[in-house]
Amino acid sequence: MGRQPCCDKLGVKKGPWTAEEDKKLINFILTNGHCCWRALPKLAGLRRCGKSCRLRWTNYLRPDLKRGLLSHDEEQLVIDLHAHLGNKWSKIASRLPGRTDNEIKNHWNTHIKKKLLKMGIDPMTHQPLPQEPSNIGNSKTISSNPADAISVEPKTTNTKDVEISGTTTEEESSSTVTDQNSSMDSENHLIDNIYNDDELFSYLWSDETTKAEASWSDSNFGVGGTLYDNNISGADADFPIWSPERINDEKMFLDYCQDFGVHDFGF
DNA sequence: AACTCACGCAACCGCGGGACG
DNA sequence: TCGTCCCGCGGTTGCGTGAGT
Repeated sequence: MGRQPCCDKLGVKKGPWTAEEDKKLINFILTNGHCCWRALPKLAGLRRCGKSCRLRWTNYLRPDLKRGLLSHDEEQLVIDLHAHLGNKWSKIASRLPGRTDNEIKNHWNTHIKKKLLKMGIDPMTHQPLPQEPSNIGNSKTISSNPADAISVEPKTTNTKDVEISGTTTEEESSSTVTDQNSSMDSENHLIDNIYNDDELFSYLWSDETTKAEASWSDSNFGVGGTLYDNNISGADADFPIWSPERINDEKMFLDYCQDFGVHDFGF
């Protein structure tokens, strides 16, 4: 018996996606939605497994993704959420609109983990490392470089015991989004960092503007009737639903894009 | 210029869980 | 209740790239 493989290995392409494949995937999802990932590659004319398509879409092609490095505020939020949730990257990602679990996971492993270790904080427990007792404190900001400074709330509860509801708690609000000015700065910083392979994306989305508009105003659109019906992984819980009603004119759509930090998609 | 090494990120893999018949 | 299918998650891998020598 055993589990059926997600796709027959023969004839299924692996490895990096080409611009052509991206375009096919975008094209298909914009016109049909993603009714069934397993069937999608065949229908879209892709020699990929459905899983690979889903990953590519959710981690890279989704138009609501923010691009570029995580801002200081976002990083801080990730640390706070990780202290509460542990390695529940998808849950953490759901609190950061436009960010994917994969992106956050990578950022954690490559940047934040190191920063915390450097600061004498155990990245897993969020407690001071035993060999550096001088670091013990309730809340601290330690860094030789002010720009890198991260305040850390020592974790007092077991991650397994804490279940956070869909709404942002008071504690989180106060510990993460400290002031509007810093948010604005980070937003500007974000815009600066956002995504520099503009050419590729404007190519990928070049034909999609008109198609997308047609699709969004088309009752025939997708299974759920919306581009993001209810099945976008990660950030879906906190996201408003994209629907033809909401995005039936260009201005609204652009506003919408901006709300999610999509500043350059060739639209 | 050529080589090595370290780093960061995209993509893959395997498993768990929910939905459904 | 059980088996199957599919989706999504978390851990891991491997490749591209830039820095250092």
